[in-house]
Amino acid sequence: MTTAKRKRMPRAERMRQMIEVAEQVFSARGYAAASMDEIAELVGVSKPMLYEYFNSKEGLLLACIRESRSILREVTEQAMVGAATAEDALRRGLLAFFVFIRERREAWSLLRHEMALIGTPAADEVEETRRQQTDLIAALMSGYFDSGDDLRAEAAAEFVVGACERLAIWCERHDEMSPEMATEYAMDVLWSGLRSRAR
Amino acid sequence: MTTAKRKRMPRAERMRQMIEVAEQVFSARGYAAASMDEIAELVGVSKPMLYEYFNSKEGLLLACIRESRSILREVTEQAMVGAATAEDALRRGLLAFFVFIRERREAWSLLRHEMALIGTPAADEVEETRRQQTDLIAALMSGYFDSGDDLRAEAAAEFVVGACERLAIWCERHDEMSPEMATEYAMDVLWSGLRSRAR
DNA sequence: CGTCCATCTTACTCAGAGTAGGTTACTACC
DNA sequence: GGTAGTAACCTACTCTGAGTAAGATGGACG
Repeated sequence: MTTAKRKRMPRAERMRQMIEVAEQVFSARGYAAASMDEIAELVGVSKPMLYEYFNSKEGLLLACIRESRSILREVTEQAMVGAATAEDALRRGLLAFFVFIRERREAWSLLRHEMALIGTPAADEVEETRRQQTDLIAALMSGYFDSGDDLRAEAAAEFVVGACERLAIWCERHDEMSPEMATEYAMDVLWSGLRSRAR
Repeated sequence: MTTAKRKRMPRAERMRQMIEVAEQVFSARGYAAASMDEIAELVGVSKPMLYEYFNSKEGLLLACIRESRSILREVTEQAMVGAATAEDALRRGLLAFFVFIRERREAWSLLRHEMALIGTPAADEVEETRRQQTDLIAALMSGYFDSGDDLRAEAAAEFVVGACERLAIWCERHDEMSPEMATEYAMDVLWSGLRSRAR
């Protein structure tokens, strides 16, 4: 349907095609409600092919998540190079993130939703994505901040990642929020703290 | 097995028993891997009974989530009454939360993990829990803070909830973290901002 | 124009969600 | 005590969708 019956395509290409379709189906229906049969049909291939390439439904999900994650990493790292101050680096990173979630909705949807598989590799995979972002921020902090307490720095990084993740989800419900505004809101609380706004 | 074969118990009691068992099984195996047959057997009852009471697997999960949520709400609301300042209210609320996640591991595990069901009622239910906490904080803010911008206040509340959720998960990996320390770390960033720690 | 192998298919098994319809134990009232 | 009514319960099924065994097919290269 989607693609004509151009059969017999090389492994790498078919694989990317499968990931692309799967990303859409997973993010549209959700992992549980998505069926391998449907994905196979949309790709224009039979089900065992999916298993040939990804071993299991979860394997396919994993591939999608990894794909999205590597894009997110690249985008945020790129954004932060060349920042002079900690504040600037943080701001650039946040902006890149909020742009990412707006531009690549399906990818973000996967990263955000599919953590339901506690105890399975996929859960670890989603956590791994957060760790990636956390490490970035932790590195940023240790570069620019008083190091003093490593544990506290790590906690602060987690804190930032969690806060932004939630803010991003909130933004989905508010179309009027641009990535720039989101960044500014986040920087405001993060950098100055709530005290500055208390009566 | 668990309970002797004390058959024929009244509706309400059986229901609470089912929720209790289900909470454990869901949090141990994860929603997907948990089977209704297993839960039924542990309860000491046949599968159709579960459906009689909860209609579906997801309905059972929902009941568990609602249960946990109402406890969380009660605990945090109780903690915040009688606080004099915004800072104090925030601190008390945070502490109550971090105590909750330590004391009621299964309940927290459900609230934290089972959001994988995008498009299903259960996803809304987990979001509803966050909204509950968000509303609490938003109310707190509007009481104590410069109101100015409602949107910004709402965003800040989301931000706080997300940050604490993530910090809580991080605490699971760090046994040395007490609820008191977690609260202090959170308050530090939230209240004073990162600027205060920059070199 | 055959041989080799990667790509692909048909046609299954099997676990687990959900259900139809019947059965049993407790209660209440004669 | 007996018996009508009903809430709690069970056996034995269907059906969807993940995962697989075994074989078919197209094309590159001699």
